[in-house]
Amino acid sequence: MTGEWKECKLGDAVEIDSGFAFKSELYSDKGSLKVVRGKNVTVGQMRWGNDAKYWNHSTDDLERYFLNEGDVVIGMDGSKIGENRAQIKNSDLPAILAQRVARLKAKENSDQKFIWHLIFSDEFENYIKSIHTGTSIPHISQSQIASYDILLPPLPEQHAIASVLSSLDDKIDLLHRQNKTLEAMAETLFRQWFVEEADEEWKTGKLGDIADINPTYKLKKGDVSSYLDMKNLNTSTFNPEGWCKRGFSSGMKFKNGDTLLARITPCLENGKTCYVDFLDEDEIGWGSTEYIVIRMKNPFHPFISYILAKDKDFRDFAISSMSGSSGRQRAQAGLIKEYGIKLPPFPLIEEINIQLAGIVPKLENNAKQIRTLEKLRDTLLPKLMSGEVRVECEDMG
DNA sequence: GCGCATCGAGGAGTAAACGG
DNA sequence: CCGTTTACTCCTCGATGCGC
Repeated sequence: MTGEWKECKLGDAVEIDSGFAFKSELYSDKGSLKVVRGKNVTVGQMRWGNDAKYWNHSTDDLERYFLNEGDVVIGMDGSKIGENRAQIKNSDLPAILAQRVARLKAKENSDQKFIWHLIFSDEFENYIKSIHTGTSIPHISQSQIASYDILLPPLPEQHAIASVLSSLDDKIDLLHRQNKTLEAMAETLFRQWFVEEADEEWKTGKLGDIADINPTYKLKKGDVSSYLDMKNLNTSTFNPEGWCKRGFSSGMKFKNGDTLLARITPCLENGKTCYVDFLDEDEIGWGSTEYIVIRMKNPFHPFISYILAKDKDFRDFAISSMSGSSGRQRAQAGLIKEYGIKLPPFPLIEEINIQLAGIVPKLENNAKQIRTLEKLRDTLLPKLMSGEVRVECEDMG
């Protein structure tokens, strides 16, 4: 292990730019060139849902705002300032940088992946949160990002540190992708059982007959249990994060094996759903008042409600059930109970349950591993960055 | 002194929580 | 359950800074 760690500023190790001030009325909802706006930069990854905007006009003179794989981007305003930072992946491209988003590129003395892990640390987040200015809206400037104090190891050691952290990230990523595949398998099987191969002679039942919609669980005011609010849900939340212990005030209650479905218009359009598996056994968790809670009755496997909630036919039905005034449209639990579904005979239900029993535990296990690895990464990162833990590295010279 | 880049501030629109 | 309130940021304006 040779070479000194250099005390310097972030600006000594990276080039920092910010994006072009596009006119928003010229954005399109469809296209290929994505506009990287503050809204798209979330914690650790880019988000391209309903928020995606595209630039379909001339890009003459805008070349310098184009993004490349590995670029680190940081949201420069908003109340969640400091949290919103991400590394551009190949799937985010092509993309172009908008105003109020900073782009960081490693200089010759630094490693791009190392820079990313540095930016993703809690320490950087706290730094941004401690220095932002602005009264109504917090802002940071490029120079404030540049003046972040860092300890820069020699390049080979940066590579080594980045490779340790990136391998953890890669493993987490792999598990996420595995779970996506498993979910897709379950969805295919669901379509096959309940729709494509459904026998005409099967009875059509109502969802309300085979599942409890908003089952009654009891929590007293102040009872402390796991709380999951809606902002922690996205389109793929088998493994929701960001839940915490909190005293019950008001909201929907649920148990492991329940499916949550967001009732508010835009969330339904995003398909915000979640399969609850993060609670302790028999614990009653709670969350937004805007959830509809679905729990399959015996003999149906609990996971069926989650697949159903993501099924296009069901979503269309749920959206058509929405009503409400003053622009506050919500799906109605009472109507969702009426959703018609072909009921397979009992032996086939047992068969379905067996197949799901082969998939769901894998999903749960992967989710558990993801949580463990994330915890490990979060403990390791500050120790590696401060030099408290050193990594063996080959001399690059 | 000009033109472009950057910065600070705040209004407006909207997502989501609150709470009667 | 559902209207209201809160909070979030997006977007834009005008001021200021900077290089030539």
